[in-house]
Amino acid sequence: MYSLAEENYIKTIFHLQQTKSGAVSTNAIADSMDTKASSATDMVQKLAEKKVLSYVKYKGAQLTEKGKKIATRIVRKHRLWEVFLVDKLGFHWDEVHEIAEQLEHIHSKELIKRLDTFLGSPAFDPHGDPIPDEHGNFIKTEKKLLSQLNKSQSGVCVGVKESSPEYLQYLDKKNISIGTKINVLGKEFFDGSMVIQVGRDQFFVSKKIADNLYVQTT
Amino acid sequence: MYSLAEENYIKTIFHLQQTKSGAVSTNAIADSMDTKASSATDMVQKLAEKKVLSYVKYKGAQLTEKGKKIATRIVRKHRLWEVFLVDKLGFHWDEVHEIAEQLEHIHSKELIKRLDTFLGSPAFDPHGDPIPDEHGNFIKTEKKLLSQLNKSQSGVCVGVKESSPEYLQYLDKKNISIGTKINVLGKEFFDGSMVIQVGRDQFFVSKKIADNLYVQTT
DNA sequence: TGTTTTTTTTAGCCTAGACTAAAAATTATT
DNA sequence: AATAATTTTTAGTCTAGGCTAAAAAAAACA
Repeated sequence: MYSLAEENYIKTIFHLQQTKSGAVSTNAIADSMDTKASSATDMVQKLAEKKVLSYVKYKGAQLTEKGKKIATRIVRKHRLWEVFLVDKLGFHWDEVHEIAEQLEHIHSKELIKRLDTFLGSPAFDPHGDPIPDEHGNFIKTEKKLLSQLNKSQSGVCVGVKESSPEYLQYLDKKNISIGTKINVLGKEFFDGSMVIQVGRDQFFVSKKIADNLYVQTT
Repeated sequence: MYSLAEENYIKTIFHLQQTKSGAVSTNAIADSMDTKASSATDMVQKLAEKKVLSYVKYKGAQLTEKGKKIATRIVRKHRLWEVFLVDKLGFHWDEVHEIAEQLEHIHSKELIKRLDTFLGSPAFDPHGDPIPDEHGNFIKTEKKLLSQLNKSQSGVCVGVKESSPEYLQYLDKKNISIGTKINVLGKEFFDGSMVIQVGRDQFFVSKKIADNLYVQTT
């Protein structure tokens, strides 16, 4: 059994090594956990002893298979709880992250099994992220960032990269959610901004907006 | 916001002062929490500073109004989650206590509000214990212990005092659950044992069994 | 009432995790 | 290649919550 702190480190390292390849630095860990590098070093050393990750001084950490398994189990719980909060309790997709951060640490294999069944074994969470199955297998989706599309291409929103309330609320205001079709009407190469069409509305989006929305092109 | 340890102490003290009147001793707290009296003393002193309880050296602790409010909020959460686990996830009533012990510490007012609505604002948990409303008000039921009944009296099972899996499984085997009618056919005054009727079955129960079952007499 | 037993508290120590400041290693820059 | 800048680790502290053993108070008993 792993402590709350340990689980949070494992999860963070897992997410960091999804985006960047190679070992993740103690500084990167500390940054994304709002703590100090020295604390991250301590914990990484402890987790290395427990064979959850491999660690080379000054070179960073990398989860072992064991570590990845632990991480995906936490991710699975997090995302299943998010589905519960949205589908069953009627929360909005921008409200569920913090609560799921707490719920993901509840320890009970049976609970998750039953929750999964209760929810109809969903494959994606409310933000479009895939939910690992009980063996830790993800469905990998072919998704691009909206910013990677060009003029007169189109795609369907399948998820968000950034899931801060501010960003999700912006998307809501523009009536963009999972499944929404988006047409790129124009793209400015100077700053990466775009003019897009959503339903009957046409509007301008900055590169920052377009950089955080995943779309599936057909 | 209170830590996990603090919440557990508050809850325990609350339950202890439900049964015994007056201040609860640090030893009693330590016993029912599987810890040492010295640890209980430390925590009680800390909670006294936070005005959660009043504490007189060598005399024991008593929750303040503030403390009781915190406690009933935790009890409310515990019992609502138990209803969720049984009614929605199909757990058996003897399996839910440990999981609810974890879930009761999730912090989110909105979550509990929505969970309550989702469950249809239940008044009792699966063990027959009343669920406090959002203001901390309990429905008080007129319940007796089965052991307090006499020969040829009868009652309806409304809850259990002890909720260990062993005890609950015993009740299951005998087909006793919330709502089951029980007739006392005989009572032995020497050892408090009884012969009772449940449905078409008649059998012997020890005092220990009868001491842990709440019944409502009509 | 004085003495013994039991209960409760205090004092001092331990571990997990966090922090600061200093030291060491690595990377970047002339 | 030598030095400067940055990153990372180490050493030493701190707090929350535990613990043990000893001291102190309360309760029980003679």
